[in-house]
Amino acid sequence: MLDAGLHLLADQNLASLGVREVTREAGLSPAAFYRHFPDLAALGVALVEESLASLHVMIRAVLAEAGDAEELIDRAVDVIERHVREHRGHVRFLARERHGGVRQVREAIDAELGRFAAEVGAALALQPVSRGWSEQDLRMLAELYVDHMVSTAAAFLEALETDPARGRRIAVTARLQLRLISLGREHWQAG
Amino acid sequence: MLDAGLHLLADQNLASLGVREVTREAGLSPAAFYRHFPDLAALGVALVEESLASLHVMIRAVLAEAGDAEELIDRAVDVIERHVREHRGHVRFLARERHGGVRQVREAIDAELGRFAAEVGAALALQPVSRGWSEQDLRMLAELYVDHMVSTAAAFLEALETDPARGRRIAVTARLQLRLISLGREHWQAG
DNA sequence: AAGTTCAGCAAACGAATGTTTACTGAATGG
DNA sequence: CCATTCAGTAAACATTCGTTTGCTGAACTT
Repeated sequence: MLDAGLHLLADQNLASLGVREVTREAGLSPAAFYRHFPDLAALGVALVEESLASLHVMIRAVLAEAGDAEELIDRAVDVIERHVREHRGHVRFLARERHGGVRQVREAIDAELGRFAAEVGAALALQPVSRGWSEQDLRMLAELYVDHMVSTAAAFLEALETDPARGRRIAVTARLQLRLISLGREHWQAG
Repeated sequence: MLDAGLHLLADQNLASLGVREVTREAGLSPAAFYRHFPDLAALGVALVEESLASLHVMIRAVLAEAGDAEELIDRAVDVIERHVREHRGHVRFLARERHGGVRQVREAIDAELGRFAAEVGAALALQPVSRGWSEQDLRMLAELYVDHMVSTAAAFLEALETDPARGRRIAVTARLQLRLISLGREHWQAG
């Protein structure tokens, strides 16, 4: 039933989804829905958890890698691109509902994204480049990275669904932007 | 009628909006809707134009200012914050429908955002810091700025609607991030 | 083996929906 | 001053919707 919902949300958003629509797609009777969820919002929250779980393993994969800055950037962008391709539905759902019409879902996404930022910040603190950085500075950098990742993923998705050839340009742009941010890090409080 | 739609879209998204709902809010009969728009998607596109017009004057205001990097950053963040406060509905609409369920609207927003990036890029080219930058580098920087502006605006909005006191922290974070990007610019191809 | 939970069904309810049709004044322009 | 456009109306159409109710069979527990 989650799969049915996700499939329908490819061309719709959660607020416009219907109970009957979901059950029809899942091949069940309308009443069957209420055996599993009280609301459609509840189904949305369940989808958030599913989607963010896959995203979480992706982030950990990026953070776990080692190498110089240039290598890290290349791998990060590759991982994002691959993740979008392999979990297209999840990514689309997150992008669509992050600012969507259902408060519960919005808050669930934002809370989890905040936790991701905290995790990224902790990882950044371990890198030698971050010596002497305040807690606040680390946090703002982590948020910048997370926001950039989200933007990039959304751009990959849009490219995938309209003109797949444009994915290349997005990857190039994302790498350049990360390089620029990397440069800013190196000269922070030193320029 | 546009106002009625925008008002309803505060707690909903375009795909779940109904013709009758809009006309009811506007105090008109259902049939009156079709005198002005063929679709709800058409109403959405009209709202996109309205929303982006106000955003456009904001961007031009930021670009027209002069001063050192620090002053520019402070004013840019202030202008964004004020714009969100004064055009809350428009900003919410753009954030919500940028990845929403109506293709026409999505494409209209992305196209216009692309034009903004081009404009920002042209303005960046005039700054002394950008001497020797390639066209591609300017474009990626402009897109980074636009994306950052969008993220910041969305964050301001969410703060405004939940915990207004958090707006402060968002402003501080945004300024720090812009300073870091600024540092990256100064050392581009020179580090 | 008996009882209980579980996941499903069909049917029914009123309510709301999108859209079309024919009609009505008011403004506008030649 | 007459014709035409314009923005609006009420009424009606078949559809679709969310949700509740009572029922059924399978699976699990003890």
